[in-house]
Amino acid sequence: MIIRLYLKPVGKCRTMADSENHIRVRFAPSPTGHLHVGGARTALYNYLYARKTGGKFILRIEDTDAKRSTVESYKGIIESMEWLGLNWDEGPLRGGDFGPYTQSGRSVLYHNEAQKLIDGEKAYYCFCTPERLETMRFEMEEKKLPPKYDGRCEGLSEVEVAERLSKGVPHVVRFKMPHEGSVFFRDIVRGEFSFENGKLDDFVLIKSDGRPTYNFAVVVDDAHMKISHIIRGDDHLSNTPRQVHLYRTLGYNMPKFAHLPMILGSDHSRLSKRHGATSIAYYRNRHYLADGLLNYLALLGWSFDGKKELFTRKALIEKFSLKKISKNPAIFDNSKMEWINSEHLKEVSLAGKISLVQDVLDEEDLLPPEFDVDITKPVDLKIVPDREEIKETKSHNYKMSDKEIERLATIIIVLGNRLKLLKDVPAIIGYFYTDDYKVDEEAVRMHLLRSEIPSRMNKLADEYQKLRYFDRKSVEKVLRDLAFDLEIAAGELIHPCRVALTGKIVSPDIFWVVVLLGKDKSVERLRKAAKLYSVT
RNA sequence: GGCCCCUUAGUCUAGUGGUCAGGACGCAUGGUUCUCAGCCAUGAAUCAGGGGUUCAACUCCCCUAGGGGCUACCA
Repeated sequence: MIIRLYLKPVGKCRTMADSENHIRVRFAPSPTGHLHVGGARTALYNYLYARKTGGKFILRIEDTDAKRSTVESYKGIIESMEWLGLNWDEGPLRGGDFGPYTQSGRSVLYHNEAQKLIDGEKAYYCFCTPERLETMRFEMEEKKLPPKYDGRCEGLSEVEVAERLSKGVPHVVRFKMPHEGSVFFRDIVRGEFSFENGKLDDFVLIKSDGRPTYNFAVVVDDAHMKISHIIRGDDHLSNTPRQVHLYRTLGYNMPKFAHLPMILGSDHSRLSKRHGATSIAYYRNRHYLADGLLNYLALLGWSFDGKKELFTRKALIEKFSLKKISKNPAIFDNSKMEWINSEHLKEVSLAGKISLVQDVLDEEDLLPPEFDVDITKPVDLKIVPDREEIKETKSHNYKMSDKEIERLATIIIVLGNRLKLLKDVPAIIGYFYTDDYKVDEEAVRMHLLRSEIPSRMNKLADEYQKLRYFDRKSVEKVLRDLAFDLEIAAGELIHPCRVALTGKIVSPDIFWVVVLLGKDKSVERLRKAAKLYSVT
């Protein structure tokens, strides 16, 4: 026998209090729409990286576009972030040492920084009108030249500038881009980049409404908030050279960059409203599990070992690594997302499921139930979960009695993994709570519209009526005995019975359905079906 | 138009200068069963194309194509 001694590899030596402890990342959405899956994925990676490294996760709202920013979007983003459980350490509602965390509240800072650039002759005022810029751009395109600002206002004398300023001529502040040389930077997922300065133009720093542009505000804020790693969408890769210039000339410390591949719609185009489900709120309203969504989103652009795909939030934090981020854009695949969601739902405790399902029933007005059912006492399952546990999870509008909870618990157990998505709850168990359930015409045609069926249904109803103990075992025996007497296969009774009781062609175990519907309701529906379909 | 990025089955991905190119969703087939789901088993399906370099390329280089991004007083 060989005995091997495994020595735990000694982890990479990390000096305490080294740079690892200064990791600060941020998610910086602009409140111009809902939080969509792409943004959520970016937020997630930032969150994961912060949690993994013990760093700080900051939320900053980039509302520099006065026209497009709305408070509704702002609120929606916050709500979605909270629902996802992407808890930020600093930001709106939380505060922090580097606030305010909304750009509209930091204008003094931007102006001070812009002034420094102007004083150092690294930026200048520009009085060109939008009209002039447009014609200029048009002309340049005509000449097949890259459309860049021509630098006209750069040559303005101090006196001219002062004069126009005092007259209140609308103006912007532009960055003075060097014409020679190039910028270099390194990206954690893409590698090294070098970019010719000549390709860049004198972009605007401060708009004529006094607000900073995105490219200026991000840099100022990231630097002032001491952001160490900028993890953001790939769409900003081309902006990075401009920003690197700003870091350099303002004398800021350069952060590390990690540009994430984009998430695209099924037609390979940028994700937008027309792709339907793109907002986090959409999934929330449909009762998807936040952890399931997060798990799926994590996989869009990142993988652990190519094999393991199901992760709890904790596991995600543990396994996440910027180095394993892929370069290629990913397409959002709803069916896989739903699969992952169902896998997460499988892992939810019974008490948790009861609470979740109750929530959906509640919302669909299926509570309180239209009829009471007393399931025969010894139900062969003794699984009544702790009431306290259920209460803990959520506070519901309708308080279910112990009896009702017990029935719901049994329904959920009987459903088993047929319950994949919570949004389907009304469709798969609605008939347990209301008489107003949808009846599948096709199912009726297949199993009820035959002359011999009504009498069979009535006979079955009679037998059930007589039954003293309405438990699963007895209910099954009665049906099978009846089939035997009638000299037909049990299925000949089972299928019509299912349709009569549920209006559907598929359901959980039919005998459990009978029990959970209760004697009265089962007999009633059986008779009703017999009556309804007797005259053809 | 200019510049930048990306390219392994329908989709998300693993992967190495020599592999039967691995996993997952989805799809198909069979088994279990009262239906469905599940579970088990099986199967179809991939290195965008073309040139190099090399004994050998999916892997390295170049070109082409396709997709995406930036080129705004949007972010």
